[in-house]
Amino acid sequence: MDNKLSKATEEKDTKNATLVDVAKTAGVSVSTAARVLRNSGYPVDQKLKERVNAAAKAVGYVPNLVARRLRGGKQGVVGLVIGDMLDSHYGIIAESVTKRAETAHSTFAIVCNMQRDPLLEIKYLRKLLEYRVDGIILAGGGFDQWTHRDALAETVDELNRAGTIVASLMPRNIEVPVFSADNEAIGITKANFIVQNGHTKIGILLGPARNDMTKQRMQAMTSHLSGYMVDYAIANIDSTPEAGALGAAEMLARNPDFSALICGSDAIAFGAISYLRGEGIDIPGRISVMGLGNTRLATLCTPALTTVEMNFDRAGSAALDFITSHDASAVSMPGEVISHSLVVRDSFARLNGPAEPGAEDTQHVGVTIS
Amino acid sequence: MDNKLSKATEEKDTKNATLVDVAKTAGVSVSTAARVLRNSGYPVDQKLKERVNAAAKAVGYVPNLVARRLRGGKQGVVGLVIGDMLDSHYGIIAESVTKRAETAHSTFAIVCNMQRDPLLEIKYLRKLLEYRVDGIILAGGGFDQWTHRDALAETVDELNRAGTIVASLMPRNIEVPVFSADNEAIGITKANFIVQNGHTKIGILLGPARNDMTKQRMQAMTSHLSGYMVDYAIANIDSTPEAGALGAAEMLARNPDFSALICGSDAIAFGAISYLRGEGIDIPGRISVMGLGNTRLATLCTPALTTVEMNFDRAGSAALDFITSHDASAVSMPGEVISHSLVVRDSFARLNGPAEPGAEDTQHVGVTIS
DNA sequence: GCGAACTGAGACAACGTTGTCTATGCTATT
DNA sequence: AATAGCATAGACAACGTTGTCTCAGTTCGC
Repeated sequence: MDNKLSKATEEKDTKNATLVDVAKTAGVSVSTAARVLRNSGYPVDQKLKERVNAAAKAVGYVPNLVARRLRGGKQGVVGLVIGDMLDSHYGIIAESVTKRAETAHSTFAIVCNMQRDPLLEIKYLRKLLEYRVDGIILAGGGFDQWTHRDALAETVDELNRAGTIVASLMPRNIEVPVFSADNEAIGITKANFIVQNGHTKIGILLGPARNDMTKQRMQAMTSHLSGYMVDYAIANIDSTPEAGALGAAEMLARNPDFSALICGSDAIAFGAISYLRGEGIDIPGRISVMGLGNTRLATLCTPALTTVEMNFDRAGSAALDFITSHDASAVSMPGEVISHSLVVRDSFARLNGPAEPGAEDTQHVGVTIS
Repeated sequence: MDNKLSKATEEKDTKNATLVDVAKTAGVSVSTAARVLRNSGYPVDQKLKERVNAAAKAVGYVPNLVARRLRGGKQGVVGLVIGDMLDSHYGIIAESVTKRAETAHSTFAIVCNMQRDPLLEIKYLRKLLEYRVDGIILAGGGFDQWTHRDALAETVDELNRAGTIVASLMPRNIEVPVFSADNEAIGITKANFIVQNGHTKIGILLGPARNDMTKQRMQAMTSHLSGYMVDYAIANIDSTPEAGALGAAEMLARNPDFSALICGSDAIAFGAISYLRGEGIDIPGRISVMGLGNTRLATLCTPALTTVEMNFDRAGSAALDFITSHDASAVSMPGEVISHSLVVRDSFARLNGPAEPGAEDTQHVGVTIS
């Protein structure tokens, strides 16, 4: 008895007040307190309402979302798992999705950084499952490893069985709705732009070959280019500015006469431009450079990068729509293709053509494709 | 009755199996099933153990951790609220803390992006409170507004009362343990470095004046500089590369003869260097530039930025230590001063001095101060 | 051979919230 | 004036899990 009492008072100090405390303080039943505080349509006497509100404030009541969740219902929280927080590619995804979630879906997005580790991605997913968030947006594509594919598939399956909606912003090797740009179309967009600007000898610096998206873009681009008289050399490197610089150096050493460098990410392009300018090479006068992603780096770069906007805000919004609109018993849905667009800036020039009069200086003049 | 039954079967389809289902299938009590599946030290007959495990697999049992959480205990999850996901200053904090949390504290950090909005910061804090995370690390300093200070203080108070430990990586206007570098010491470090390198005419581009940390650094630096014969001009601008470029332009127009530009962030420094180099100005030959934060931008910059490392990984680690070690009944604790260091790279030169033979090319040669 | 100690399984309450059911007091209608 | 109907508050079960309590069956020691 004594034990129980002391425990009770002890808890009063640390744990926060519950509905029971509020009800007791206000002198009403728990149900009434709940009805007032939940603000449901249920009619409650104005006087009691005030008493309950006052009591809630007095005892410092904070609703326990976990308990609420136990009974079911949406909580207005989605989890977002991104590949690498410092990679601007994922950074812009995190920024787009968190902003969209809050402004357009009155939802809170919590971001998990899987740190390029597929195993950690799964661990985070399990934690999110534990917390019973409404839904999860996967944005960790690019670091898939076959050793963890089954574990990931199983985890996503568990999530679905538990009623957590999962969507992905990138194609993965698992069954999940994908809201992503069409990577093959992007490859073709890039190829067309190269050809239209008269480049016939190009270097291609792509991200790691293990990345499915990279593969899709590359295959589409090269097969499209092969229809024209275009020579190209391809290298797969890490998607970082540092690797981009090294890659550009090697590319230059082996193929000294290419006039355009097509990069698999803005990060690679940034590093490449840094290196090339350091070597005194005029960009885009001597070599035109193109990135991918329209990240922060694209405008930080000098000259500003011509790149591809992948509209992650739209993709994120579509994924959020999917998550909030579908119930646990959602029919499996293939996802949605998000349109992309070419953002033309100063790093890419028409080969041997006359300088365009009044070249676009605007930063977001984009040609929407598909 | 009919209703209830149909509801039950309906739920069977979507919701996942519970312990009750497992127990029923295995023909044991719920307690026994729980004991087997929880793997607690409690002795259970081997035969029953196998039966329960088989049943769990058969019905596809996934533990509902929300229910588990309802009973209390630490969950191994901390929330991190950062100011702006796209600002490299906060990006490096998010990266440092999430990595530290996982590797050194076996804890998961979930990141919330307050999007420069103090009101949103509070909303996120409330969501984290409702989710009952173990602790929260505030890293949204820099966007404080007096209109929301009381609301923030009240929210933090509620958090504490609910047993959620709160720590901050930046000084705020509220009562909370702070794990941060000593901003006055940083100001002095910068001032000393300027003087030691013989610069006597400098420009200073700082972030917004509303930021307390900025103010502290500025006051310490200028009061220290005033002990020497140093002329300086100060401007407060946004902490972005774009503002840095504009700021540098204006600074150059008004004080054409300064030899060093001290910036309040790497972002400002990056933008300033971009602009100055675009104007054909040699960095650091004509103007030396210094940043703050040692973010990704510092090494992306050409030339690489001399900057101040603020050791957010150590600060984050200390904050995580604080959160995990203290219980809800934690004594209020002042926090901890995290040491900073100067990272010398190529963007800052000795004025009128001979070119140092074999200037440091290494990226992380730092002089630890304090 | 009988009681004590022990082993292992089931019953049950509790976590905090919410929806449903019931009970009560009041108004309105015939 | 009496009852039907309505408005509103309280009681209670349920969500799924876990710790504690109880109890039955067994073994061991004296």
